[in-house]
Amino acid sequence: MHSQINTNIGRYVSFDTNELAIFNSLMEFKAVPKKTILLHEGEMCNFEAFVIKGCVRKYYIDANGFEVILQFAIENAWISDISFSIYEKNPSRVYIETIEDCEFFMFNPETKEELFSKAPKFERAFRILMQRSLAVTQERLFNTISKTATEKYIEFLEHYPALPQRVAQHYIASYLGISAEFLSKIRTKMAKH
Amino acid sequence: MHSQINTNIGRYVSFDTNELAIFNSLMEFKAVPKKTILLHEGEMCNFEAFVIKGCVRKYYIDANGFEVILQFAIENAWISDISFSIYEKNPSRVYIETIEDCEFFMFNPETKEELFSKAPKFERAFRILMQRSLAVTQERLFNTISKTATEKYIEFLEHYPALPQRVAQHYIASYLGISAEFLSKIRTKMAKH
DNA sequence: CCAATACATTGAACTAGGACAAGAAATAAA
DNA sequence: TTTATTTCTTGTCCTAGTTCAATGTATTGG
Repeated sequence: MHSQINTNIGRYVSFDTNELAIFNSLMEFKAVPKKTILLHEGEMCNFEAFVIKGCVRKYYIDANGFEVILQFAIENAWISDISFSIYEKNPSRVYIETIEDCEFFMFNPETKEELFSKAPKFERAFRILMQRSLAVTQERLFNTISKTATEKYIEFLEHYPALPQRVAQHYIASYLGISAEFLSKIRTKMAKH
Repeated sequence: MHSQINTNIGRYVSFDTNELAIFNSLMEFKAVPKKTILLHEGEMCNFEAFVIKGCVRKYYIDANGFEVILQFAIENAWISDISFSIYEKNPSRVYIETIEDCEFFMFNPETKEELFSKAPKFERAFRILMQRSLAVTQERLFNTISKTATEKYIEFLEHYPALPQRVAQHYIASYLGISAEFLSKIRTKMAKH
């Protein structure tokens, strides 16, 4: 049951069975149906969720009412708005919503603190997770600025080969920062190579 | 001498005098003249630098040879390419270069490890720094995708009011992801409000 | 099973911003 | 100071991507 998440958390820092037992005892399992909004704009994000199964999106709504998807999270990824909410004590500006029926392991601020106090090595593991998120976001920023829409889409396909079969195309367009119509045109052009 | 950085590191986690003494003893002070490249693409980034004085930029070079500035760091900010280099053990894809004569306090991977082993609470402080960087980068990604060039420039002025006096205008354009010429046109338009 | 809704495609007209070029200002260097 | 180099501005033309609208195609749900 815990093997997926234990592999994930142990990827950059190794833990003994005792530490993993503490970790596993503090997480909460949660099954959530699709199209459930886990975090609304204006709320505090009080969870950090590991996706066991399913697909989630995190998005803003911009000044013109358009959704801009910041992140997709599928199996074995973490999703939260920790960067804004938990430590800054600001209400979040993003939504987090399930796209498919999902299963999660979740931490809340209290269980996470308890984890750190009982097994401080996890502090390091979460720091490294944070670094990885930063690296991914920075890469994404670079692509957004310096690649054409077609290049972005090709890069997306390489990075998330399974997603086009799982999520609506206009979500992908929103993630890439282009209009749904233009993505459609890119795809037809690519099809007749 | 250490008050700037001690205020910075103690902003989200408080440290006692002993812990700060360890911290201060492990950093290396470094003065660097302007236009010095601290990190070249393809190298490993082996430092984390706190800017005491001066201004630094971090940038990629894209497929067409254009520089894209990812970050400016001025007084009291941290700069590194930690996200890619240190833990991922990959060579960096970015350059880090001083724009003005600079003074830094620097950690390298060894002194940072020594810090964490002598005073583990710093692990948490660095995790929170990382979260803040992630928050800033995410905000920047959102702006890049969903604001017009003019809006981005106004937002930039609010966020970094002192920078236009300190760095070349085409650097700001590069940071905003627009051409230098277009930024110039935006500015003339704004001048005749 | 049909109706309703959400999703995808295509085309035509439009626009924000880019590329290029050439000159003006400012900084630096000598 | 004079010259050289870098930076900034302005204009013209051009294109990647948007917007809007119409049509078609899947999904969903009652």
